[in-house]
Amino acid sequence: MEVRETSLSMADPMISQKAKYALRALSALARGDGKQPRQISEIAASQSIPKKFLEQILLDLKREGIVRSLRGKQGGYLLVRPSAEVTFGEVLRIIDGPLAPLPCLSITAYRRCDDCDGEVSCEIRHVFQKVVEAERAALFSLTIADGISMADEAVAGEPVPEEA
Amino acid sequence: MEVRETSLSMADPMISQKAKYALRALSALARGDGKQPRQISEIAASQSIPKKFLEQILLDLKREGIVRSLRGKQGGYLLVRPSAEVTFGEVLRIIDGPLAPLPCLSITAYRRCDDCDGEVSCEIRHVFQKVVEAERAALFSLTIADGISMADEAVAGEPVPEEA
DNA sequence: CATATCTCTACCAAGTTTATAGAGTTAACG
DNA sequence: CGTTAACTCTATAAACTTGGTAGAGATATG
Repeated sequence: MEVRETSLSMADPMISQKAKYALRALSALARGDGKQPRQISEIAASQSIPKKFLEQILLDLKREGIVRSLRGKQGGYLLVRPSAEVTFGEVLRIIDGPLAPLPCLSITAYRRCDDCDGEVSCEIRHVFQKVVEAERAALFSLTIADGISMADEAVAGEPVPEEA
Repeated sequence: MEVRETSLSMADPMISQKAKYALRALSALARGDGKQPRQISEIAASQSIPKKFLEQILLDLKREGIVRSLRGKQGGYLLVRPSAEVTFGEVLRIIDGPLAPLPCLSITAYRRCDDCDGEVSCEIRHVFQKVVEAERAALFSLTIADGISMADEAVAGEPVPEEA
């Protein structure tokens, strides 16, 4: 349909395209009135998300209780909880999997590092423990509603973007 | 050589195996006396890193001025700076690339998000800006020396690990 | 000149990501 | 009722990334 620049992919810590789509779709839902469902096609069009891909994403979010759906004509998706109660952390976990940078630091999918003899004596584990703590604190305190209000405030504070 | 359990790969935010190897190798170098070079083979053996892979990693670190090498017999690698001045952040950037979760938040490889109309109005950009700030603060304050001292303290504080 | 070491480039198998395809299910509406 | 607009589910595939291997070369020591 559209030609999309191929990724120039920038290694590991990037969130996936799928997660971006998920968060954008949730923002779109959050901007609705919360009563009337919004359709996959409508969201896909407004956010430039491939429709069939978005279908899968919304299904994932539904299975995890973030959104609910209504079928048939007049159907669509709705947030289950208010957007101020949906954190970026939980969405990322659903879409991209564990947040931890090492398997041995994951809360949801703990696993010993294959090559690491002792976790206590592992130099990098201790450091990444601190890193992931900082990360989690941010990810689980910031919500879809925060994203929206930060964006809206930024737009308000910057009127008439002039030519660069 | 050894059979390694195949990754059970846990999605995005994980640091790469290569970065783990790099950080472990640097820790190994840091534990040396800083005068006598340590050989690739020695480090590879002591840290269970595939030797040829470690060669590449050390070359990357050399190009970026983290380590230096001596060739020929008696050769090997040395840290350029004291381990207390080598941060996890800079090593990760060298090995895994940009730290930012979105291209439009990268300091070293800024790039507009293809699908994002306006950065100012992008809900997820504002949130991830906060997240990556927290992450960077941790990654650039913690050093190889910190990793070592944290590990050593943890080991000292936990004598005779009993059977679980 | 033999040998131990680092250096460089190319290659490749397996897995992941980002989709696309298409058949099925459900509810509203006339 | 039957048509249609929506969601649901499973399968498939191209492009890319990761983790690792191979092998020829360069250089210092003795």
